Amino acid sequence: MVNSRLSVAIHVLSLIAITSDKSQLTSDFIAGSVNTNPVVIRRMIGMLKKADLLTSQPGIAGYELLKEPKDITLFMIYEAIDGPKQLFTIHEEPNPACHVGQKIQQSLEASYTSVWRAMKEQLQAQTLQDVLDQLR
Amino acid sequence: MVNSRLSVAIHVLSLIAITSDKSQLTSDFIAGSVNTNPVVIRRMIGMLKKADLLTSQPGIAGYELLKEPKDITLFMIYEAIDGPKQLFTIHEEPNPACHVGQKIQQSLEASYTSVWRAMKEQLQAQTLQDVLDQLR
DNA sequence: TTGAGATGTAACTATAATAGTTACAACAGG
DNA sequence: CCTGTTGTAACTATTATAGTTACATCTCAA
Repeated sequence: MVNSRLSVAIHVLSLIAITSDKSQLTSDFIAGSVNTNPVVIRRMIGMLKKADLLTSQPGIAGYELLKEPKDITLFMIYEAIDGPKQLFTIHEEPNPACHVGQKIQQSLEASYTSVWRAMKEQLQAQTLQDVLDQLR
Repeated sequence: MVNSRLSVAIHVLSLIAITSDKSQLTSDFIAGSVNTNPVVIRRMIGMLKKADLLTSQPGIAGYELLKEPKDITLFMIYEAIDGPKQLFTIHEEPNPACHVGQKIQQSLEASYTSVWRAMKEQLQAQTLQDVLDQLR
């Protein structure tokens, strides 16, 4: 099983998108909705800020999206939260004296590339707006 | 990053597939090619046996595939080694009193399903034979 | 029939990733 | 100045993975 950062990030962005009274959006309030610690939220928001997905100011409650929900793909969020850049790890240093060990890494690389591409395409095909539509 | 069990499993199965002298295939020999501990190999082979991908006998060196490489998809191997059944974890117990918290889980479920399906299709589209062809 | 070499498996350890938590500096605004 | 907030560093707890040790059990040949 993989981490839940993507899920939390989508949750946070959804909350910001549908909340009109931005001053209501403290890290404490968001943490209450996600059911986690406010610092976990602030840490994650730091990553989303670095990716230019939202903005905030020290000392002032409230966050604002920097893009329209329809222009934020799930893959953009995935990259923002520093999701793994491959789905499967390839074991290190197989024996080069062995016919299989010698070439297995590049063979696996080729096989995994198409899987990664398919996964990426699906994440790019969905936007935050799609998630918001599903919330109704 | 995710575990390397799939890579190791494919390595092991490839080795068994291309080795004609089966008595050469001890867990020690395989571990030497993969560059890991023999017990790691035996543990993994136990999983592959449970999935009816190969056979072996206590005390006797050697493993044999139970299916043709062209009939073993990478997804079959993925399932054999007990790969995660979803790509992304959904955080537990979001606040039901919150409009987003209340529905986010099923919304994420829907979004993630298509990603999982795409990944699965790619793993099903490739077989051990494809990997063997790439090794040449 | 015994000893060497193999598999099967349980149990323990080491390491790394993730999430949760504590603490505190810095800032805003009444 | 005081309260409430963001931003961040540092520590802890938990979990997954891989590596390791140990040993029961089996096969086969000397």
